[in-house]
Amino acid sequence: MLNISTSTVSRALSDHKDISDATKQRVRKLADEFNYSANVHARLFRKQNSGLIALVLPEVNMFFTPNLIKGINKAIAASNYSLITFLSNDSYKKEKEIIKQCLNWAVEGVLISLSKETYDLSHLEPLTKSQIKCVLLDKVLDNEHYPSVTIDSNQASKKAIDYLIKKGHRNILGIFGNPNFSISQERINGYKEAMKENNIPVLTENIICVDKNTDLDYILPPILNHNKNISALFTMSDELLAKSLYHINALDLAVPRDLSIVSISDGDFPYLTHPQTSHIKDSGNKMGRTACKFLLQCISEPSTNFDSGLLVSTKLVELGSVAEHKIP
Amino acid sequence: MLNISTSTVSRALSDHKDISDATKQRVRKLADEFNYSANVHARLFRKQNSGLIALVLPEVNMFFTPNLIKGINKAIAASNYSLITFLSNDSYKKEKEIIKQCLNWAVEGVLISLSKETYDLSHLEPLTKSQIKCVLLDKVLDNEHYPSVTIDSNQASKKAIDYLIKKGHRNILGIFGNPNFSISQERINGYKEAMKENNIPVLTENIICVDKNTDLDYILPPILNHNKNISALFTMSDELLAKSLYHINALDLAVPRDLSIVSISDGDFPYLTHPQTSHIKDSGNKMGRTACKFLLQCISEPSTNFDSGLLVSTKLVELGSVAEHKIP
DNA sequence: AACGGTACCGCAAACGGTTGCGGTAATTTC
DNA sequence: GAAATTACCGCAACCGTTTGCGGTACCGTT
Repeated sequence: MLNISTSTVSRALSDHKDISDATKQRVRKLADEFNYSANVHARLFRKQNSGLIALVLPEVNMFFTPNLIKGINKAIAASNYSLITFLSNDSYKKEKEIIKQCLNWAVEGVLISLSKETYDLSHLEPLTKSQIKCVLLDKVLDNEHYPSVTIDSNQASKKAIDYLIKKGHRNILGIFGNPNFSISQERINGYKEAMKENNIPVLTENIICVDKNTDLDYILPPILNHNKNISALFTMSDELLAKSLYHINALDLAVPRDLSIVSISDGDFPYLTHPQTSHIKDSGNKMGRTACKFLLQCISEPSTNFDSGLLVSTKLVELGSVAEHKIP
Repeated sequence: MLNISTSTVSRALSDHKDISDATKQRVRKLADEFNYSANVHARLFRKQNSGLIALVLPEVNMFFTPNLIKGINKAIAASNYSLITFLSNDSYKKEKEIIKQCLNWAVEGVLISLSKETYDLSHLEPLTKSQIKCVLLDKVLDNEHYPSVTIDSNQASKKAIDYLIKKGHRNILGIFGNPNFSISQERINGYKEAMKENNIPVLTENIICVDKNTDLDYILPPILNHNKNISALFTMSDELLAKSLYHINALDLAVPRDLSIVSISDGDFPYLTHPQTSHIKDSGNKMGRTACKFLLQCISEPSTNFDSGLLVSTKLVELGSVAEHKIP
């Protein structure tokens, strides 16, 4: 219609310097008018890239995932990429298949939170081979090849326990997830370190680990009933906090009168409890944004230092679930 | 390597009948070995489709969205499509831009939950023009052109109120969201209808609507303090339930002794409260799956009846938040 | 022996952009 | 005024698959 070649149109739309401003104007006007935009697949096919970032999640839980997704989306929205999402349902097999799909889509980067069943990262090698950047986040594994973004679990735990100790608590029940996961291990270590640094003996019976949070249904009530020395509770996640609070209420214990409680939390749920729960805020939002930004940087500047992990810092939010404990 | 043409390889991998089983075997074996799979963009470019379904959400909340995403992913995983996700942040402008991106990606279908600012659907027309199927879900608008999948809000409300009435309650405080949204309106209507059918006068002061759930902070406590006739609460969503329970606890009222409560809920949160909250379960999971399946069907069989809306049914889950009310 | 049928496979065009290179006209340089 | 430079644009190859069509080899039939 404009009596110019397709090459000129292509160049005009991509603002190539060889094309005169006059021609660019005419092309753009007509393109707008006819609502024309280049066929994405033809372009990506030709240019051999996809404009896609893959997000691989093991699950979607109500406490953490929403904010994680928000954070990632914020970073994505500020870029030229789009987000393609996969769920592994905590299955290693599925995760492996998803990696294959990522290659198929020629995604340019992968954000992955590992499944429970994943104990090594060999299935990610095809990505490396194809020069696809990959960043681990949240559920990660120690490794040499992939950078990871997590919260500083050790520090977070320590902060929580330190805070309780400062409030006079010495007999603190710690509730953790499956100790096979590094995330639990680090939080347990943080607990222990804080106790030791304050010269408080670490009682093994005060550290309980559960695989599923429903395990608390039969573990927690007996402990709270019989061990009257416990003055404070520390839970390493929102899920555990919710379950614990349920049993505390069921036993007619009052927070913080009978029991103080501090949790590591993403920051939404603690405001829904009564009293609101003091917590160490670990922002899934921030983590998602950080990880995604980092990934995008790795893609645009391949020289980016790719071997160290990033730690998302946390901070104490004081609400109403902790009382001063007077040593009897 | 196999001394056969690319056409044969292509046909072998797609199980074309012209290819002998022997050849198919050899091709597949080698493909597996070399981890080969056809370049997606070349294929989609050639076949002129994208294999993509777009999901457009206004927000990611902790109560509903996770299950919605799960449900959608279940349907997607069972198909040959992949999911590309966009967040509108409840902005009409952003939503419009996203539609443009969908066209760019040549998605084959769109699942959209509308933003708060969206009052008409004209911005979806480009999709229709490009023959792209679009299904509204959850946050929808009455219209002629697009099918919608929602829960049967009216019914759900009715079930809840019916249940409370059956338990002897007559003075029921209903807590609803912004009445401008059809979802709130329908639930209010359900409330009213149930009352009327049971010959109970509808008191306008017993229907409260809030724009943001933090509005309850100053609205709810005075009501609960002064109107001692109220024996039961009905909340139309998990968010409102959470806020309400917070204030109930803050006022030292006991559920269900002092106050019974029923909510419309996605089914996770009610188990975290103490006592666990009886609710009308509206499954975001089911809704997502239903909507996605329906969309996929519309795509594969364009003859599918495209004008009626689908209603996802709900069911009563009796837990511990409702007590028999003896009429004084 | 000639023919029709079937089973299997290759040739080459097409999908819609992008881009290196080469060409032309206009402008500047000496 | 000739040469060199610049500004602008078109030609054609190429990206990796898919697919219509045509071809060959082998079989059974008459």
